[in-house]
Amino acid sequence: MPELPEAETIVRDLRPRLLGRRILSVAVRHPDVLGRTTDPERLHDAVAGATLAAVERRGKNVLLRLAEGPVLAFNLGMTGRLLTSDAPAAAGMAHVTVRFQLDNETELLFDDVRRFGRVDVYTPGDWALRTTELGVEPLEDEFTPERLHALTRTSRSPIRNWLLDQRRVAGIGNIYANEALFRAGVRPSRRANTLRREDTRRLRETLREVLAEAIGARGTTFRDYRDAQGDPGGYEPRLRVYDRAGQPCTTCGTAIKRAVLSNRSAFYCPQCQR
DNA sequence: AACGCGCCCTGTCCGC
DNA sequence: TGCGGACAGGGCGCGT
Repeated sequence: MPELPEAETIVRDLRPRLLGRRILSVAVRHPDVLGRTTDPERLHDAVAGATLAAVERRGKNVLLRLAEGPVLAFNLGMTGRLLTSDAPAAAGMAHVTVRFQLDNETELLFDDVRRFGRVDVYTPGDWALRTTELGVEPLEDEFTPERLHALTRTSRSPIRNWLLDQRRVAGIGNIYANEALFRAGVRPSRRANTLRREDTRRLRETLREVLAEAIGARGTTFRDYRDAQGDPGGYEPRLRVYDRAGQPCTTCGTAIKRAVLSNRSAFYCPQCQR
């Protein structure tokens, strides 16, 4: 997806457009994007007539809180897009899976070519439960150096894989995991429990730095990501390692390497990252 | 019980 | 030009 910075960008874009609006109805074109606990009828019953009271982010999830209680949670998977129909680009969305009719003649569109994305409806209680399954928010104060270090103690996974596990830290995906590891000087294959206190301290810093910079640039468009206006993000030119195999390291000039960890690409500078 | 793997799905790109 | 294979911001369920 859409990782944390992309979800955050979408949330900020959607908030002024959605707050206070009422959902009139929901049309589901591809039921396979609905979570296992819901179906088109249940979704419609839960949200039709409801007022949008808050637009928030949790990890990589975009949350729409309804005044009547239910929480709509969107996970965009790899190719999911969430935009309003008044965006000029909305007309070009060829894979709309779910559309929400609003009370101002516009629609909220959930478009997803690969349909790895999901939309779930939760009761407040169920959402409270679900959110405890997600890890710490990396940009919040609670993400302290001590916390990250303690979390890494018990895992022998390569740190790149470790960072992708949403139950530990929420919102990191493959792009920003690789970028933060580069800046911290840590190899993606390094076992989590071998990181020294100094390594986790730096990694916490670089994670926050990279995520904040990417939010500032409105996210990374590697291929498919679009914001709520349908526009690409601006962070791609600033990537230092991701998808740069064979190209020179921006720090030392050594060729960036690609490795495969758990069937997913990892990129690193063999000179700068130990 | 933590971890890795295969799979879900469509589109694009690259080499032959 | 056509075709097969590899690969893609994610996450779930399974077996070990």
